[in-house]
Amino acid sequence: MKEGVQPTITDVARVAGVSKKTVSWVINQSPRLNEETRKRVQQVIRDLGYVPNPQARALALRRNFLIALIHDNPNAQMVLKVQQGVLEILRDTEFELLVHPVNRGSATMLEEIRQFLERQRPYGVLLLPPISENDSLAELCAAIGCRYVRMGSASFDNPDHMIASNDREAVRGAVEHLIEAGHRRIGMILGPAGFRSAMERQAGYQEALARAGIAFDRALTAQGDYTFDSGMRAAERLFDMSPRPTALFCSNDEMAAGAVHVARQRGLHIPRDLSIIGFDDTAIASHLLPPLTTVRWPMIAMARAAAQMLIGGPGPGPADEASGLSPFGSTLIRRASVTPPPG
Amino acid sequence: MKEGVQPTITDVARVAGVSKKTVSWVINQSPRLNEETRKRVQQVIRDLGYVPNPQARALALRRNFLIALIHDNPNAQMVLKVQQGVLEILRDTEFELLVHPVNRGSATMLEEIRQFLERQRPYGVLLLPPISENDSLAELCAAIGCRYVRMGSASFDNPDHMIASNDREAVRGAVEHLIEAGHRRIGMILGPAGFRSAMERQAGYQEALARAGIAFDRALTAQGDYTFDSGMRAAERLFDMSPRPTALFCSNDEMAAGAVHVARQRGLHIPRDLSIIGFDDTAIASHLLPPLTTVRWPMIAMARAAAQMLIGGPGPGPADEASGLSPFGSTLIRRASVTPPPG
DNA sequence: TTGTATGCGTTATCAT
DNA sequence: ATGATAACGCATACAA
Repeated sequence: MKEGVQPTITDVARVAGVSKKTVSWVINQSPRLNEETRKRVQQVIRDLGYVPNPQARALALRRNFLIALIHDNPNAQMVLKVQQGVLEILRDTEFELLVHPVNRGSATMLEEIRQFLERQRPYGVLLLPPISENDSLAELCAAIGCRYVRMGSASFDNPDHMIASNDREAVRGAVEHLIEAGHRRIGMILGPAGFRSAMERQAGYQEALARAGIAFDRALTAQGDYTFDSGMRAAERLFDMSPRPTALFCSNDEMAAGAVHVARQRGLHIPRDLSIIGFDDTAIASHLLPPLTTVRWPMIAMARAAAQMLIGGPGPGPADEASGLSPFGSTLIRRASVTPPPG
Repeated sequence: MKEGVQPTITDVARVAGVSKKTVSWVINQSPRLNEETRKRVQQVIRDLGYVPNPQARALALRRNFLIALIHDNPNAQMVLKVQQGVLEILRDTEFELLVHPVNRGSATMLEEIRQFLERQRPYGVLLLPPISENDSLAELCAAIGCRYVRMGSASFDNPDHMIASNDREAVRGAVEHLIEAGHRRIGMILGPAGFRSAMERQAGYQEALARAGIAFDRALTAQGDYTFDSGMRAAERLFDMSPRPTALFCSNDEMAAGAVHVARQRGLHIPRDLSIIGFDDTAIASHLLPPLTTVRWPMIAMARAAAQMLIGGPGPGPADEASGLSPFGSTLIRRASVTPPPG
């Protein structure tokens, strides 16, 4: 036995008095094995402190035990929460997390991702919005034979490739909450054009209005790009209207915070003069004054489910309940930024 | 030539009419090679679209081309900015980023990290605070023969293993700014016990007081743990004092935001009744009302430098100027949360 | 059920 | 300077 060196499968086999293949089977949980042999081998593995070499496995299997997170610089909070959720699942497994950001907009993005996939051959990839909405990307993964799961704000792929929330329904609920409070003149700060999440959230807003028999007025909407500053600019346009909207639904908390900021600058009291609802329930929502009513979607749970799908055998895990969970439900978190309209 | 399959080094060698080792040399930029041969091989590599297989390289070299980020759930903003900086350097190289969070406090943490390092054999690891302050961890890396760089708020290792800011000096400057504005009764919300960053920042605070001949009063300090809520609790204790401090230095922006929150709840006007300075210059600082004066430290630049050290050849890069950059300098960002004391 | 030979794609060793 | 051959550690096909 060599000292100070990692024991290999050969060492285990020699000590246990079996062949390498037998050891390999024990490791990979092959069912057809003599129980006594398995126990002896496992004991030797423990004694030697043997741990399989991932590099060698990767070479032989032509597939790495890495889960790649491909994203395009969306919300920082989101990237981190997704990482957290994925890592919770990956902990105590043989998998590791590879983070690979890309540039949406770059003309060579798809080619770069192809190279990445072909070189690293990750076990699976998790696609985050908004880049997860790119069908060509999904097709690329499929063509290469790389397991993939797309996260999104609506379902736009087969259930075994999709972890989705239901933003439309969630926003509809939020705006209905505003309507129930008595608001009729409800503005909305939209998300960036081309984002599926932005479209879904707008659709939910319009659905709620339609159901209440309130005409949709384009002038009551202003577009932002999910940033604080864009929220400020959009709010300024909306606050300049007369009459002003009595309530505002913002497509995310960040923009809602921008709107709150502008409101304070203008001496508008929230919620007395203006009710506001956000989306995401990030830390900022509860830290605002007044605390922001917002839509919470299960980011971490969705990331966990995605990771589970990725590592859980071929296809959706064996009788995995998670497969039936799509889409994940969101909750309206009622805090202090909504009251009946003035007057 | 097989179709639809990645060409291997063997294909290149065969087509170019040389041996595999020659191709390998071309790839690894060995100096001793016939110029004509090199060109021909490179042409073949281009023609075939050959790209070296990282798994095979990892096996042969017994070292992966992965940079591992080991952290212990500190500030979310920080983790993300560090990732951003590292990835900027790794982009267009053969390296990839592995994210590996750990649990400080877990008794088996060191053993788990050892296993991770021995299994994955990353090319290098980047240790983030506060876990980077753990000397046993650094020794472990050294013992295993794994390249490592520690990020920290002060220099506590050799320059070729350390990327440091100078929190003490930065905080001293910030508190001196308060003193110059006329404040004498300056409170501080401390960071969590045992954190080097917390110690350094407190030391900077005390240095500034000492230089100005102001006696350090323990009662003017309250401890937090870098979270918003802890900032609120600490601020409440401090605001209950009488006389109240006229200024407050907070060990990070998050806690400063908590303090601002409490001040607003109590009807204290900032900066008229109370001046506040934070630390980090995260997004929250500029979004507060009034915008928060705070200390900005070059998180991303430090991460970039760390990554450069990690991948830049053995030891500090060849005549790499970055090695002389330690510690990195911070800047006081003057916004609207500081004025002379009332009265 | 278990052992043997071979492949995976690269780098390293030793020749020439 | 270059070529043949042996690791590297594991998995797979096939034989026993």
